[in-house]
Amino acid sequence: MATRSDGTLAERKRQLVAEELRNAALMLLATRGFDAVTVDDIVATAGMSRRTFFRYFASKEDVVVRFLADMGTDVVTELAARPKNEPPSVALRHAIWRPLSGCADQPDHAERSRIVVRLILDTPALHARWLERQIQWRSGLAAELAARHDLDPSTDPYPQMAAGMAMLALDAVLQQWRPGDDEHRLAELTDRAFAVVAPSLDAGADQR
Amino acid sequence: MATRSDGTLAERKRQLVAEELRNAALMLLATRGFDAVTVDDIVATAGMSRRTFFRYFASKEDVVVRFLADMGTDVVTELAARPKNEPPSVALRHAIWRPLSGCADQPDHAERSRIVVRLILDTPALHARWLERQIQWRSGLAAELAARHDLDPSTDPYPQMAAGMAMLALDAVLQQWRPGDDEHRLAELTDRAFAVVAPSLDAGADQR
DNA sequence: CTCTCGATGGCACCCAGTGTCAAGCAGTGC
DNA sequence: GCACTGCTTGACACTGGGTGCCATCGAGAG
Repeated sequence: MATRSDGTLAERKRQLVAEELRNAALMLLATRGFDAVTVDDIVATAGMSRRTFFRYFASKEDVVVRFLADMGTDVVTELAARPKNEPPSVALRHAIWRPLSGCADQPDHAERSRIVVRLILDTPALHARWLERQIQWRSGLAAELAARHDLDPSTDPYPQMAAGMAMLALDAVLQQWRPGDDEHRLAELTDRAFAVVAPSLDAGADQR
Repeated sequence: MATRSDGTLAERKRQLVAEELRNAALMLLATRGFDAVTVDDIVATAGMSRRTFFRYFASKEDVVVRFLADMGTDVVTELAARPKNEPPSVALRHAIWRPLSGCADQPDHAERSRIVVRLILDTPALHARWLERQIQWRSGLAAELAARHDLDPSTDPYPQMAAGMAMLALDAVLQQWRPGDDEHRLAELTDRAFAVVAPSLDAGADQR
């Protein structure tokens, strides 16, 4: 198996190349905007060929959106790990918090994340991709919720909608994320967002 | 002004061309799938030039998503027209119902709409566009809600999230739309979806 | 030393989308 | 009938994203 994350030398070299590409891309995109940067620009500053770029990233959008993918699985596994008797609003709050805490752990890492989030939210093409990802997370969360509360997701709208409400909360937090906000501030925003959807989250799970 | 919907002869001719293009596109897309159809295919069956296609539609996706645009404004104006003392869950339910009733008025029109909805929901690229549209509607609804309840949308997450919950309900309805469902059935699905989010919708508006 | 395997670069190609220009074809005034 | 105007159309060239294919290079394995 040469597919382990800390595996062979070749594997580490691959990751190094990917990171180089990603850094060049994010730097250019954040300063010039999405449409004003071509893939040729990116590979030029990274010192590689156009073809290589597309071996590492499926599309220009993919560079930006990629690191969101793993966050999604984190969210779902976190929900699965929460105690079964926890009300949905609390369990989902913890699940959604997972990627947020990951963003905000180190101050410089946080600022970089915030810039990427801004880029995504302000660029229609990226925003669309982000929403697509969200849909996948939502399905994962919905399946987990349905299992938790023993509901049939094909007839009961609750699981999908509850998962969607959690995503709305996440969106609200990201939207309100201001420069310099520390982890405590993010937690506060998260609490406020979940306070809005909690009534439906918890009422919907009980009366079924 | 030559921009009225039933205006000049030239205007009607334009609409005729657009409809021809749209019909050809929808027929091909629905049968072969989105990626398997090129713009050249579409213009070939419609008997026009490639360039003409892009004069009527901004992109291949646009053909499918276009007719959703007007629905958005309908939703917002409907919400604005609802009595001010109506609870948010009721007002929003009526707003969201607007495009749904439009889809389901004539049986054949309904079936055509349903197929397009399926196409959108099953094609990632189209789904992303659809979500982008939704974001715009959501902003419109949020602004209207903020005005209704005298809230500050820049600090209070309620308006955006309430609008988002209405969209979740719409999504849930479309997702569950089965072949042959009549208007009554759609109304039932809508009621069930709104029953899930109503607690948060109405609680959030009061306690502020 | 050679053989293999993975990574790379270069090239041709497809397709979406845009700018530009030369028609075609109303309607309008002379 | 004729010229002028405005709108629509088609043709062509061009940019840019994305893919398939093949030649090459370097790192081990035998």
